[in-house]
Amino acid sequence: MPEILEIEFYRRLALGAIGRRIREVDAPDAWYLKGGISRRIVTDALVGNEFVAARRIGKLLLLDVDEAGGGSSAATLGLRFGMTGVLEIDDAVAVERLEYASARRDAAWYRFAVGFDDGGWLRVRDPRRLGAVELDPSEGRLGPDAFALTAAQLRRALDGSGAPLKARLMDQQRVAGLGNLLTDEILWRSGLDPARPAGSLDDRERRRLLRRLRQTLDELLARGGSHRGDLQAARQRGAYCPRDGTPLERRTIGGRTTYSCPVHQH
DNA sequence: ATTGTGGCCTGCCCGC
DNA sequence: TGCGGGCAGGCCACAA
Repeated sequence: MPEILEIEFYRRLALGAIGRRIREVDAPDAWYLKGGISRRIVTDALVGNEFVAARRIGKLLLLDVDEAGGGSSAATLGLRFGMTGVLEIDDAVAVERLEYASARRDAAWYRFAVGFDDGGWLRVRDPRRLGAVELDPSEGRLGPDAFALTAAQLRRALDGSGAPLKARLMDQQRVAGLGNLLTDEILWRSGLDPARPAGSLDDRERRRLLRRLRQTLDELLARGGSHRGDLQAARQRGAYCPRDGTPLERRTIGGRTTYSCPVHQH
């Protein structure tokens, strides 16, 4: 599923949509439009304008819209990809293989599209319809982006909380961008039990967590995605810890299926 | 406020 | 071969 790494790939792909005059909007799935907007409202906000920037906060992709030829930022198109959403631009795909999602390009799965004067298209393909299109999404509701997370911000996200460590890390209002696979991988690499109360980490453990978090994001970005983790291959029933060979534990933590090693994660 | 739970959505995979 | 049930998880509404 798309987590922060995949959305970063989407953002880089979306740079190719900047500066092209928008001719039309195709929003065949009204359900996909969120925040009280309609086809008409999105069309009015985009047509005749152009994208001027592609930003990302956590898993939220933000495309700033402006009048073609300059002016002040008129609106921001927000794209969320849920679990199976894929971004395409001019038939190029940012991520070839999306975990848990089909690679087929069924016409019925195209939920939203922006057509440019030059004949090209920006498209969102999402079989499961868990993604969303918004206008001017409230960016303030998201916590600091995981790529830029500081020690103080991590401390603030965890301290004083009795919730499971994993749940806090996945809370997008505390830290933006981490999903289920990445969080399992980070905690596995950190040697920390996902069920530990978030506030129970001492300074040393929190430093280690931040170091592993950064390392994991950098490494898996270079490898090509959140499904390229060392734990990932073993993320199935009856599998063993790739580090020490112990049978992995499978639990539900924070409402999500969680794999962890009962020996080296404390 | 914090934390937990259920539901949304639908393709896919397994077992019968 | 077809079919039903379980599963996947990002996000949000809701409850305690």
